[in-house]
Amino acid sequence: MLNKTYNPMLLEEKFYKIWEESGEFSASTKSASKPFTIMMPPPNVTGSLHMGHGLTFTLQDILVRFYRKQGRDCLWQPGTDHAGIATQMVVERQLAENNINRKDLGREEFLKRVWDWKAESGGKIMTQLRALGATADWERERFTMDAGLSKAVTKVFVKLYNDGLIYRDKRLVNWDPKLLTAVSDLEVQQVEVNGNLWHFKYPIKGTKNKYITVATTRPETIFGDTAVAVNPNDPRYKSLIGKFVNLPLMGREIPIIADEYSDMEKGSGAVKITPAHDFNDFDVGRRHNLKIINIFNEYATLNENVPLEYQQLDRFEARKKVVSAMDGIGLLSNVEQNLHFVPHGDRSQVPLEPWLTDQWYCDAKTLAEPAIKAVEDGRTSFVPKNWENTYFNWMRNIQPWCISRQLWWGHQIPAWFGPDGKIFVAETAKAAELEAFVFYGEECTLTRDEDVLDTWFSSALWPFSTIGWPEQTEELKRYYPSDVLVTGFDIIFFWVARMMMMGLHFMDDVPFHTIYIHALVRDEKGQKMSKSKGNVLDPLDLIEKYGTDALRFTLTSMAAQGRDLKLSESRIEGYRNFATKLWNASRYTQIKQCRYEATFNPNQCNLAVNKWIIFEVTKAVESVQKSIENYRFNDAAKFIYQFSWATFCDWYIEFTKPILAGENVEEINETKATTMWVLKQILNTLNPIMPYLSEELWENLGYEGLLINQDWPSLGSINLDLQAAKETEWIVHIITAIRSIRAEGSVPHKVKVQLILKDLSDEQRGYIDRNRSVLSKLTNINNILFTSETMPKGSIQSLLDEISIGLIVADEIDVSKEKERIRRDLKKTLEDIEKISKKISNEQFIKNAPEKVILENKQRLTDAMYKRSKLEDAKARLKV
RNA sequence: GGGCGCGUAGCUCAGCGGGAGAGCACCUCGUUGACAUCGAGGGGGUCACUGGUUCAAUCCCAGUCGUGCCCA
Repeated sequence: MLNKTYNPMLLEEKFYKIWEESGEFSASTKSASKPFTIMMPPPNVTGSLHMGHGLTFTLQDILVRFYRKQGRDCLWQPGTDHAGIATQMVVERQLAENNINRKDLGREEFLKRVWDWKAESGGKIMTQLRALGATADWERERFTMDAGLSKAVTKVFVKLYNDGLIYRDKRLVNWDPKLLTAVSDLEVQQVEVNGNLWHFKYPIKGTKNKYITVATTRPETIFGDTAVAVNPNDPRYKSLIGKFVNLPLMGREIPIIADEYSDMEKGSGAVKITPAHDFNDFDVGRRHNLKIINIFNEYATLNENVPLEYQQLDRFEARKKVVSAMDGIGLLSNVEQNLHFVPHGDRSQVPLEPWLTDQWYCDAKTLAEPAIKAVEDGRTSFVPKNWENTYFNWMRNIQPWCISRQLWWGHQIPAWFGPDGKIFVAETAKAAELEAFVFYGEECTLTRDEDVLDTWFSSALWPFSTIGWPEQTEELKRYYPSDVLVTGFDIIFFWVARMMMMGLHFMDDVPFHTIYIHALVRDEKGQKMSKSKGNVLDPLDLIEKYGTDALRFTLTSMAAQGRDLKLSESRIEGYRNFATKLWNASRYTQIKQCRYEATFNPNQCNLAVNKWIIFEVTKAVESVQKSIENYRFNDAAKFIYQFSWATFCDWYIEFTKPILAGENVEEINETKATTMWVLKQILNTLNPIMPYLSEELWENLGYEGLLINQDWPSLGSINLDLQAAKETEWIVHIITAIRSIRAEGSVPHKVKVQLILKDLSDEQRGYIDRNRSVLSKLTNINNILFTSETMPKGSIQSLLDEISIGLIVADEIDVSKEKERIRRDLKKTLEDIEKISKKISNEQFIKNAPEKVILENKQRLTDAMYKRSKLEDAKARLKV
């Protein structure tokens, strides 16, 4: 017997291990079934479970649990990502606590520390995922820096280099002066800051007291200026083009050039050009063959190219000093407040510097072409579809991808430099040496490039590197391409797009057929959860409080397509109550000594109520199935919730209590068996969303085997009895109507009253006759009368379709209350009549609307008119 | 500035060309056994606004206002 109360903690501990040992999580290349593959987006090794993970992994788990039940050979490929910058930062921070710099340790020792740390806590999130109930194929867990995956990375790099799709280039990059590495465009966040626009006067060479005024947000870069640009169409400056200015503080002569880049409307209309420290200026510099003078070192402090007194100053210190110096010599003409965007590193949160360095680039434009085409052709499609626009927009404007990072943690680039700087790219040092030998004609020492690759470079290979590539494994043949990728929109560019590019280039096929993009989890006010805001809900806390199943169900029910998800605890509480409800309903069947009979045949039921619930559960299971197949997770949750609670618990169980309390053994047995059979379908259908609760109930109610292993309910062979369903539905309606009259007429439930029904058809008489006991029990009436005459005085009444329902109460009825009720009802009915008749009398409507709609409306009008006449009768009688 | 969303009951959200829905909250009533983590009943919405298309618009189109995200 189940405990009196549902306690999620008790059962969640017990099942995970049992499931895992059952082998159900494992895909098998030997399986005869059609595979179903999901690549798990690998969480960072630094990570711990947050709500976003909770959502994405719940949805993925629902899919694999569902498709396993459909008989598919499911591979849910798990693993973690080494997360270069993030992980290196964690370990560096730990070292910093002991005042150790990674450079003190040296690369090898530092990497050893990172690996130690990874071994110690890197798998934390994988443990937490198990707490969430995730049934990935853990035996196949991969890490982006595993030997196999690293081999794949090397191979891909070499191949792309040989194809001319990876190259080395000296360009401005986004330099992170805190982390001391280049980052890609995607890792840059534009942050709006309230700064200043300083107006400086640059003296024009060969004149006395003649100046040109430039406006800048970055005074400290003055030392790197190599020109002043004006717009060629600007009448103010036309005469100055070709002249020179004496650069203040530096004393250098720099030209005044004409370039469209200079905006006449902005600032003074003249702009200083610093090609080494601004992307736009760099382009201007190229057009005009300007000198490129770098004034920063890697920490963004000023280097030896600036006057001595400024050297080694931090950029912001230097800014102050430059401004005050310019002011001191009377060259600061004006300062205005200026709201503008400053690029920041998404990890370090410090302003980035455009900095001229040698880096490795990937020709993303070429790789993007087939990836764009694949989505255009529908070989891969996004759900919801509108994300395709985002994808196309980015892919069609894609820039070269800077793939090298000045970090230690990651895949070291397989490139070696000869003594003269010549590059040899090869899979191994030996191969590189051999190439060098061939090239130079003699042995020489090569130096390996110290840099590592962008983390996303290895993640881009995830769909095939995890299943064996470059080896031609059985797994690779069987599980590539995968069926669906489930992820958030925030990594469409970082990850999804790059997997598409790499998958098509190396596997000659898309990595997945469907990309399901889900929403972001926000707090209940709609704000993004973040530690600094303190509005983070920790999934593990919630699990402890409400149980995993409640959390999973909540996330599922809120995962509507295309909208962010505002999570509030009250919702979770509500779904915990749902779990409790099912717990208690199951307990009820035990108390009533219902037992599941494997031989039960739903087609052999006789009672209408049993046929009805079989009909209803069949519809519900089908709806859940369709919803999951179409990634309508919230609908799936809604259908199983409504059926279980409203239809099964509130109606079916209450409806059948009188039968179980009766004496007809055949009816009792049929009802008990039906109850257990329906409950079985509920548990099985609910299983993918609430795995623990459903498994526990399954076990306790004596169903065979483990629920996780059960096939999805197959209800296709059931003969649905629509007539029986209709009968029960009608009784449900009449019970509701009677209860409503009772409540509105303030007739206490305890008081037994007589029911009088007017104008019933023969069919409806039959319904009543067959359901007398349940009707009496659920409405507490002691007699049922039928009439076709006027309703007796002293009855309070209502309407259900074309029949009148009255309760004969002994006490005086509250006439004014009754009048008010009828008046309200009548008003609404008259409004309906007006609306519908207007519609029906419209010739255009009759001409254009579909037959079905016309008939529907005609019926509605007839019903409404009938209702009106009844209400008017009732009103007239009350006046007497 | 460009792109993508969103504005439906007090709150959180479904629905999306032909009768406005759910959960939570609220009000009334109800505890001798499945469940008060509950049951029964109920109130509450010019579906942001303005035009247009249509026989018919919460739904399609255009504009306005409000609001969020992404890109520059």
